[in-house]
Amino acid sequence: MDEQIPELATPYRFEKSDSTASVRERFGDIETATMTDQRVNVAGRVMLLRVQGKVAFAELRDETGAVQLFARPNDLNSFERFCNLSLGDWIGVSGLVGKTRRGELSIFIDDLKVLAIARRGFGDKWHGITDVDTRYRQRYVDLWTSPTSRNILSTRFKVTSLIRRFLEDRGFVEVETPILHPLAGGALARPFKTHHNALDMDLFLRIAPELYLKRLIVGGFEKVFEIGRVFRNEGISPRHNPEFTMLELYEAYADYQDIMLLTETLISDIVVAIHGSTKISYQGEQLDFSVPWERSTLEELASTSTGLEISLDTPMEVLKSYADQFGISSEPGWGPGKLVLEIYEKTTESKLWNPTFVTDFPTEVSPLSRDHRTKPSRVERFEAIVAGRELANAFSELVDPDEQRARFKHQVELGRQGDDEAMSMDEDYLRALEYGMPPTGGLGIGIDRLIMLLCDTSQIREVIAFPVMREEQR
RNA sequence: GCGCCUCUAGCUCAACGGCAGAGCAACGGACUCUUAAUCCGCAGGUUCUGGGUUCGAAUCCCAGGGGGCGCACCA
Repeated sequence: MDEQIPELATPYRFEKSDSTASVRERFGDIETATMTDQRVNVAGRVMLLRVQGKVAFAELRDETGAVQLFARPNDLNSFERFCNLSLGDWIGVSGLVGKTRRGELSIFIDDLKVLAIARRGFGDKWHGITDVDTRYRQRYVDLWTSPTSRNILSTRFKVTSLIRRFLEDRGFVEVETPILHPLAGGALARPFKTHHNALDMDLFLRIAPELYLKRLIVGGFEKVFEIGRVFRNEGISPRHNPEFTMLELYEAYADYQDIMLLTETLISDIVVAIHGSTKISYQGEQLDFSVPWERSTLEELASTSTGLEISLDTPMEVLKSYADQFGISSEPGWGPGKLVLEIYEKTTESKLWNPTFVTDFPTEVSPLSRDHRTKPSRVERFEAIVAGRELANAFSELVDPDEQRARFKHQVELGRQGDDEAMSMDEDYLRALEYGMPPTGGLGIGIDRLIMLLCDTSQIREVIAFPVMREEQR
């Protein structure tokens, strides 16, 4: 079936019996300088080749690892071809497993099929490619030449799978909501704009799935989540890619305290699944994800950190003078809530190392969160801060359409004053709330940031297979 | 968007005002148990681009482009 008659033709399929890892697992223990009678078929890329006259060695690498191939002209008719392989060629081989005199587990091959040739070289076999630009543009090479790149991405893909399993085990349903939005709502950010020709209508790439997920709650789905790409038209930096992945989930009948429990359990479970412990090292320091995480209000944390009394009840003039003191240039529309938030972000957030729930944000800066049940001017909202950065944002959802309308109005006013990240009035969302939304807790987690923590990298582009790059100059 | 750094062979890097080089890869050859195999040979360049200074520029200066880092914005 898969005979190779024409010289340049390569087969359409190859029947693998083993991965390199399963060869290692099955035969790793055999004695040095012995042969088994066990035949294996493996496939992958030739990453090293050592031809030594009448005997040749190659390192065959696949998704799971690598194994040595051993070839001799007596055993292998196409020995000549084997010796002429290029680094990077894809081959499928068959042979008996044994160990060489030096104790290296090897496949003593008697059949070779060239599955694909590498017309381009793989770079320095020791250094691989280190040019960062080339690495990201040509990930397909980078994944073969830098093991950490492969590990990071494979961790990433594993984590999203773990999240799905965790949430599905708890009765959450994975849903999909629109990416093309007539209004870019659900977060404070500048959107990408696009256009639908047939409808002659401007659309925005979503900056958050939030408002549609909550419409699903109104529609009767009680526990929903979406892991999806969101798009924000902002600068690119080591921590920002214009498209990134968010997990958002909404649970009817839950409040932000319930969501806090869910969040710390979810994250610490993932940390344990990946690292085998709740304690991991990040950028040279230890992070401890063991539950329960610290819980403190934003005002308490800001006050402790600055040694000043920072609260919504602090007189405006005093807050403004503190802001000045910390180099924050306050703007006309800012009330006490915005000032307190800015002071907290400037002075406190980056100092919070171990996972901390920062709670009870000012209503003024939380247009979609429900008023705190006992504290006026505050909402039932928390952010989870890890290693000085926001990992999660969550709240008891605002379900009152009148209050939501008032919050949107305030946003529209901010927009009029020049805040180009302010939200718009979303009449359809308000209509949904008017039909009645049950008490609901919601959560958003930046998946890329989570992977950065798990993989001990400070570069968001390391955790994205194909980060946004400027157009390549040719 | 602003500041600083950087760009040399396919890859990793030298040369830092005086003839552009090495290792790996490629190509030709030797080699029957290697481990980044080794050895011999051969080839490889608009030194990111364009100006300028200089007897002479990869090197110094200016402008542009790519990339990195920091700041700002944000998740």
